Amino acid sequence: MKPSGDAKPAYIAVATRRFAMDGFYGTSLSHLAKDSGVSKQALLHFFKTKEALYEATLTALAERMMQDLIACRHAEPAQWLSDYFMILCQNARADPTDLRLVMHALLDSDHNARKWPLKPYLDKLLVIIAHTNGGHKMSTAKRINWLLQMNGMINYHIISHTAMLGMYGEQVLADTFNALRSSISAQARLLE
Amino acid sequence: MKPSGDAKPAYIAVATRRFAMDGFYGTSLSHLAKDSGVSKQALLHFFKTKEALYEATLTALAERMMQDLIACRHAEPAQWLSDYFMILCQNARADPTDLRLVMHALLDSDHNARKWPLKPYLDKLLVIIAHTNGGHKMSTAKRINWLLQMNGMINYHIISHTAMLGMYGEQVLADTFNALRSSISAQARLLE
DNA sequence: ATGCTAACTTACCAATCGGTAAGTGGTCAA
DNA sequence: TTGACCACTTACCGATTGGTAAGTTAGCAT
Repeated sequence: MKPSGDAKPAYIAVATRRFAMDGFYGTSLSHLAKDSGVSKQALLHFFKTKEALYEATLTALAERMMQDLIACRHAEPAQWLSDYFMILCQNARADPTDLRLVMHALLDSDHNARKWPLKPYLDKLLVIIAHTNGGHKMSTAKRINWLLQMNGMINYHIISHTAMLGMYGEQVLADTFNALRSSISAQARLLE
Repeated sequence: MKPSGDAKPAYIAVATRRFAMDGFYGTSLSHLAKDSGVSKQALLHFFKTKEALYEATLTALAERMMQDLIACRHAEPAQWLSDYFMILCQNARADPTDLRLVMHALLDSDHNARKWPLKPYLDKLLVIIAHTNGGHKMSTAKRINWLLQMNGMINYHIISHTAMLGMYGEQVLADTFNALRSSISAQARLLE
């Protein structure tokens, strides 16, 4: 057809949703092709293997997260982080796709020696943490711990949402989400 | 051969490790059979389907976690929780299998309407929280939030360990683990 | 008009998937 | 001794997997 503009981003978008839902092994090229409305070989034309497609989605994920972080830049680094994680939390609740993909990738990373595309994003976060009043006197390990704690509570909250919903009902879960926002604020306040 | 004692627990133990590593879709019956040293149909003799075997591993997981919780019972509920999560954290670092399985199960729970076997365990934890000085004046939502926060930071820490190790090296990661233990203590202190 | 290339498609492949059917051999109660 | 039963095994199944090979079609520079 056209030798023109890439259809790649569209394929990656479809793959992102599928990989986020079902993980790498739970997703097949045929499913991705059907979702994209093309034949399986169309995908293999752009991405040589399923693995390559997966890596492309992770790279795109990393870029997206970095952009989101930059987007809410703030002169005060502690405020920047507070704003960012609050927004991340809101977005993830509306659409948990990205955080699910992160979790799947983390679980995969054991038997997969692939380089981790999220490193620049994490490094950027660590630099911002280091520029806060509370963070500049922390050791690197403590900064990482702060980050893992913040990410951990948000991601775990989002990922377990479906299960918790089934167990404790809609009303309680809505309140729990509000409590999470308070906790995010509290965690951010540690850096002031 | 013998109509004697069950080989089931051994099969479940093997399945636990595999499912924890590779998830439901990443694990095949043939792999499980090879790991167990029997034919694939030996497994299907005890568990009618792969799904049934998976559910059996999740049930066993739930029982194990409940037992671990009961095992470190303490008169003071806040101390009980503090001890429990500290031990959980230590164990998970030595062998992340169980927490990985929990994460996989959580990620699966979206398109899987199966009943959640960990509910009794979570309920038990919530009751203990409710008996602490700090917890008894909390709403249910806040207790759940406390729990998700505690579980979240531990699980996320453990699951991301491999990736973080690759990014930031062994030395920093050891210190980060110490920082995690401090954070667990701090989180537990909120209930005193 | 022609040839090159990008973006596909149809056809096909061996390997593996979860699962069924039909034994096989040992143990034990009668 | 027999026959029921349990814990398997070998043999096999159709469906699906990731991937290859060989076209086909459309646009574009020459």
